Amino acid sequence: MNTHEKILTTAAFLFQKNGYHATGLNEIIKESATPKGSLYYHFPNGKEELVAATIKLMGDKIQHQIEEELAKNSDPVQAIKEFILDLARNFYEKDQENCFSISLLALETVSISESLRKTCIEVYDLWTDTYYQKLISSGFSSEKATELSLILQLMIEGAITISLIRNDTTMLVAVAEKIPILLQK
Amino acid sequence: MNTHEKILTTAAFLFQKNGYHATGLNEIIKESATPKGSLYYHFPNGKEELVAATIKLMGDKIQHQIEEELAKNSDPVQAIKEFILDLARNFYEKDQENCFSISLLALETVSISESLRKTCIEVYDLWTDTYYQKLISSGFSSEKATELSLILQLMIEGAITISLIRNDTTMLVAVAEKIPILLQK
DNA sequence: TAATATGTAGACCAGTCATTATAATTATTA
DNA sequence: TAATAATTATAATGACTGGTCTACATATTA
Repeated sequence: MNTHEKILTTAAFLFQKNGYHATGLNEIIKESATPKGSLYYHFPNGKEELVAATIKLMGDKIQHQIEEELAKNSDPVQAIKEFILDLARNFYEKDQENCFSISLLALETVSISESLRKTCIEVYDLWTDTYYQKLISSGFSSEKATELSLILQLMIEGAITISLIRNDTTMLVAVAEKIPILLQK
Repeated sequence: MNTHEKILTTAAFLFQKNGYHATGLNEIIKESATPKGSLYYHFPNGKEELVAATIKLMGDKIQHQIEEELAKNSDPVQAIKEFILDLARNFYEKDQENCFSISLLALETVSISESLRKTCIEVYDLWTDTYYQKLISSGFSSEKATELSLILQLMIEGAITISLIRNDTTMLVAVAEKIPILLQK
């Protein structure tokens, strides 16, 4: 892993876990064992450029993971339910591979800059579209799929948020159980 | 309004809007026009004591507002739906009276201190219980009411979060429309 | 090899942070 | 009114922040 990647993955982990303001550049360079000069060489516009890059990185990575999980089951109800139960199962392994929420970052960006906020919205749109495609490919109408994919996005992000705050996966499981009634045609 | 209250309400507004780390004590004393000495006189343990007090304050205030709104309609489906639509209607008036979410603060507290996290959980429990009481008083079983009040809490907080990030109330309205199907017996 | 781009290394800067210390003021009570 | 408590008002503190700067090392190319 080169310096650029090391900085990016470390930053992604810390930003996602502790948020933008609670994560210092010094913490990032210490954790990634890279000098400050390198950080500003690879991200000349500093913290904001770095966090924008990590949001995009996480957005893409998570989208692929969602896609992968949903592909395991042709039935969308079962696929999405299993995906959420999987989130619950892996919840307590808090490593780089197990972050499926950018809520903290996204909420912070609202009062940081419009461009960062926009970056977060694009990530949410990307994830929502992944659910949308699954629903479409299972015969849902475009209208229904649009509405339901947004609700799915909301419930999953909400369940992760509450699980993080409570440090307890009950709500993830509860949402998983609600998927059938939510997706009834 | 005395100094104590002035500090508290200003802090509540700023913490809720910008989060814990993005809100400086200097900003609070400037905005509330109170000297720093007073802040540390009324809140000797500084920022953390202050934010704990604001979380409790907001928790209670919002609980009463929820109760009030829900009381306007005997039918729980209609009551909750109208409550959410009301949130959407008042969404763009971002003053002290119009904050119904502590998601940003709550997510931040996870990596600040256990005691702050606990304070947030108590607030969530308080709100959830308000929905629970409404459902119980409308004939829902205790089991059903427990499950549904948690889901309601999740969906409302989630919808506010997404509305804040998108600066757009579409998801609040969408969730309001989903209430009937969600609360079907 | 010489010259040039690419990247690394860390000291340094001005500003801000939460907090503390201390003085001055106001209110309360004897 | 005198004495004491309660509160306000700032200045100062050390730690830390994001960002800049320049020297140095390592590649790449001529």
